[in-house]
Amino acid sequence: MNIGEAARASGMSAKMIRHYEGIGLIRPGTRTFSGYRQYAERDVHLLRFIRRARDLGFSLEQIGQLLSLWDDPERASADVKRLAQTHIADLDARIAALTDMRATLVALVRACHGDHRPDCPILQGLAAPR
Amino acid sequence: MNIGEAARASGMSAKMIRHYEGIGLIRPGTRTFSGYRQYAERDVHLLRFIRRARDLGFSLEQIGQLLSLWDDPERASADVKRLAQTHIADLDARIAALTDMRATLVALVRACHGDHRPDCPILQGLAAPR
DNA sequence: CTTGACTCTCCCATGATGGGAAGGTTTACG
DNA sequence: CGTAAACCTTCCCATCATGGGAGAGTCAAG
Repeated sequence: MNIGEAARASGMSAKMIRHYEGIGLIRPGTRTFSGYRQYAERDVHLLRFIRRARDLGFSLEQIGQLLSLWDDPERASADVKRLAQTHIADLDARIAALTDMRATLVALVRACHGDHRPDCPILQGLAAPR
Repeated sequence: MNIGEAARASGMSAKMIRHYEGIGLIRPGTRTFSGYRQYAERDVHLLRFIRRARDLGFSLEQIGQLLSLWDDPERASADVKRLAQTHIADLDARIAALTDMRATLVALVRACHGDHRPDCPILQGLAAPR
């Protein structure tokens, strides 16, 4: 299977697959005589694993750690769990930050009449210390 | 006032101020004979405006639009409000995406006993299509 | 006059991805 | 068999907002 087909099968772009290989997230696999990368079903499995981890917001570095654990029959599930919990805490922090921004903005927007006049509490709120 | 003091007074780094000038977000101001940038109180005001807008998650491009409106005595507050509402919608989308990730992860983590054994529903969940 | 704290510009790095150029390969069709 | 389309290769550059650091110039205090 060529890279395009592997990309379609795993739901990512060929660019991404090459990039993942370039940064060492996945190993360089076999090539045809003319230099085309070749992928088998198990490679697609791996790529799908990566894609799902990305869908859950894991960084490529974290995914590297997840892949090590995935490969390791001696792993402790506690290690995987710890990684996931760290990531949840990270998500929580980001959600909280965005939610705070949202609340402040909503308050400003609510105070703004939003008509043709220049008077605007949103700009005032940005201009003045809170 | 030199750039370092302006940076401290506005809560951003000197690097950022130079960068904002470089991309045209703020105008190049006066310089001393030897080339040092000089800032006055009103410049610090502007920088603080930018900083607060960034704290609310506006992109530098959006901040450029906000600054235009800020400068324009003929502005309609409706334009400001629209910009803010667009940004709120953007925040909502990001919050929703992160919240979805979080929920999925929490479910996986809850299923994982997290001990010394290799058996791990988190890895299984990443490996199998959902 | 030296030292240390500033400032200047310029280039490079981040993280994850896309765009595109210039060139080689494979496939399908007439 | 020839050619065109659809692939593939590597390499470089762009994004977004920011930081790091080199190498050089400036300023103030001791």
